[in-house]
Amino acid sequence: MPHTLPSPDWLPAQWSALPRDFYRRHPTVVAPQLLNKLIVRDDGRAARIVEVEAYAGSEDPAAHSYRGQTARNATMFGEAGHLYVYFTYGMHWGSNAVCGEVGEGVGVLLRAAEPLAGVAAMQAARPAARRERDLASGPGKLSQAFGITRELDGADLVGADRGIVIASDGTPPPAAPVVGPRIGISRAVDFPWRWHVPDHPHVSVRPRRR
DNA sequence: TTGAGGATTCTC
DNA sequence: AGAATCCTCAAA
Repeated sequence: MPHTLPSPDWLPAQWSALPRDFYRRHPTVVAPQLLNKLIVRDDGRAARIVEVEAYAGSEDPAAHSYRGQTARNATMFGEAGHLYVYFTYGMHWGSNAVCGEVGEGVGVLLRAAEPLAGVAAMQAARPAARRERDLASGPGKLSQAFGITRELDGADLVGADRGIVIASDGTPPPAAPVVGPRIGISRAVDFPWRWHVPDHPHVSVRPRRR
């Protein structure tokens, strides 16, 4: 007796979208649980998430949502399990999974992933990448590799209303992820809210000290 | 109406 | 180390 398919047709059967409740927790709990999960688009692009950061709304001076809801961060204050996409530095997009409860403004930034499928499409989307490990080893790179821009802000990662989903293929998160300070922020620089898979070649590189 | 700053990336 | 490049939001 077949069980109800939790995911749309384009998602291979052995994968299943993460349920809404997965996201309805504090981002520091969700973040390490997202390691080794999959980000998948309906054109065949798929990658394994290997690096994430938590951003925690009014308790986190580094979060876009720290000072409350604005036009830019409105998605972060909505239902968990949706994609919050932001634009920065005049040219880069960042992708987050909204977490917690409505109104909290919390989420997890997807910082790096290991391409698994649709690699040709990712290479086409990222002409500057010379090696496969340059395709998605950073938040802007990951978004560019998957073609994520403002048009996907608010997409439902559970219901896959716009052809993008976060799923599991059964691989558990690492038992002992590397944890440390977040990258590229100027406030709350000591919060140890960045996690990544140990010794993984697709993790983003630590930038120079400013 | 203005302008400082930004959850970055790339090239030199 | 410096450039690229433009949106957002507070008003110093």
